Amino acid sequence: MNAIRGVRERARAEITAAIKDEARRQLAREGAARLSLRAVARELGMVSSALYRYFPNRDELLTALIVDAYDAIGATAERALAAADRDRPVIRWRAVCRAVRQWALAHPHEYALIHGSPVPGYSAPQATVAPASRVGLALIAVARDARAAGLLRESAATSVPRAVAEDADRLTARLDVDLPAPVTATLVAAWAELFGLVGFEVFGQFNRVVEAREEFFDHAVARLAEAVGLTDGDVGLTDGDGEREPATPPPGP
Amino acid sequence: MNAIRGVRERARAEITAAIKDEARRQLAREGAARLSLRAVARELGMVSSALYRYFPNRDELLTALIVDAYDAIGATAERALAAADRDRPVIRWRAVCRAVRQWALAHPHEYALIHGSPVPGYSAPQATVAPASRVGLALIAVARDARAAGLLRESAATSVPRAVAEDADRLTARLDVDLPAPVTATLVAAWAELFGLVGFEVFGQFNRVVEAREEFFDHAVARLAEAVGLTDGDVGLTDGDGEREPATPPPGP
DNA sequence: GGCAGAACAAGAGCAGTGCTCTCGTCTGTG
DNA sequence: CACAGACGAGAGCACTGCTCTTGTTCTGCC
Repeated sequence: MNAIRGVRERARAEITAAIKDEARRQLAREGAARLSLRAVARELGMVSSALYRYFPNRDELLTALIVDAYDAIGATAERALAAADRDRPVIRWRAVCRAVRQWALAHPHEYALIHGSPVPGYSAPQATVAPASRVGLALIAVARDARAAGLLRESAATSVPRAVAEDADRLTARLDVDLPAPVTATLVAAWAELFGLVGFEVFGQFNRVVEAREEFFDHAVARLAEAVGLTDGDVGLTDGDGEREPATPPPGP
Repeated sequence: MNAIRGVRERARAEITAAIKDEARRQLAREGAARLSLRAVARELGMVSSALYRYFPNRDELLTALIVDAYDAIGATAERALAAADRDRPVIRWRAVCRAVRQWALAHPHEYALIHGSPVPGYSAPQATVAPASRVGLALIAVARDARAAGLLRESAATSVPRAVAEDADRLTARLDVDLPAPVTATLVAAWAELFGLVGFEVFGQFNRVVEAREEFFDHAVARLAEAVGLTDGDVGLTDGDGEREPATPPPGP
């Protein structure tokens, strides 16, 4: 409980972080399947068995990386949410979606870890569910704020099957937001669809099909915003570029 | 070239098939990461090295399974396409999407193989691209036939960025179909989004969020059809159930 | 302040993996 | 009939995740 007590704990925290860092580096280089405890230990100058003092097994290390990845992509989305103009929901929506895409393209292996096939026989432990929902919550926040500002057109998806509406209402109740069930349902669908778009691009399914990736993504995402019912005050101009940002500067030759 | 020549070849084909079958069985049981050449060989009563006469390495075996999986899901989609009423594009669209979802739910590990994280360091070989596009082609066929029958409303996505339109036109030219660029672009997006929906359900991302999976999926898919511009002659009734099919009978207690 | 006990690193070892190489055997074909 | 190629078996290599044992270092409590 005293100050000295922190010595070992701090050493432990530092070593744990070092292990995760090195693991993340190997993950980025080789992918999850090739991540080797022994290689991590070797690179850190320790013996493989010592590593088990910090992580009970390989899956646990992977879980830690998964949580970190969820948090990273979630934080990116939240940052984009906070930075974008609150009064222009469509642009805000696009900003969040773009952030997700950018992060995924920059960290394909970590993205694969969280939105690819689940690893071996392992089911995502409880610790991952909260970080996993951050992107979804950011998207919901866009709709919530839009509605509060009267910028949510609710005409779009008028009716929705009863069972779907119940799920939607249960979700909004749990999150304590006030959204009509059709909007919520469309939002959840758009959430999944967003990751469909991103996943196809990251995993190369768009090769030889879509070349103008950025424009295509923006266009698709604008369509999703429209389906959800987001409006930027004036109607119609959902596809133009409000805040042009360099997005991906072309790499120098 | 004579009949006798087939003896060895047939034995080879049979053994190859047996290997793939057993591998598929292990895949379904344990997932791709746990698929072991030695275990396959063991189960088949041969020694591991003998297996290398049929597949040069593990990745090659996986590739074979990937191609098979693409073909299986593609064939399912095509079967649904052929079975559904040609004059009701929305229902046809839904039939194809449902087929994809059903197959994915029935073969989660194989689905993960083709639409999850790409395995180790390996990039999908050329042999996979044709089978991989079969579902997409089925979706395009729905739109193509709908347009031919005058059941494609082209008003929806009117304008599309130039670069996106160029990609779209290049694609339609390559496939030799006649579709307006905005429709093609929306179609490609819907293709990716469909797999976003399916993937989220298969990989458990909808846990504790969406309970009425089937209804939710149908609803989302109807929205996609609408975005593409498909119509069933009469307008509006895109969400009702035309051909009710038992889909997934509830499991007994 | 000293000491029991926990935390830790190191090493050996086990069972498993993908893959290679060698060595007999069988077989279809010139 | 003879021979080249296909084939199966086995040993072996380098690697993996993980466990257990041994010796050392640190830490909180009496």
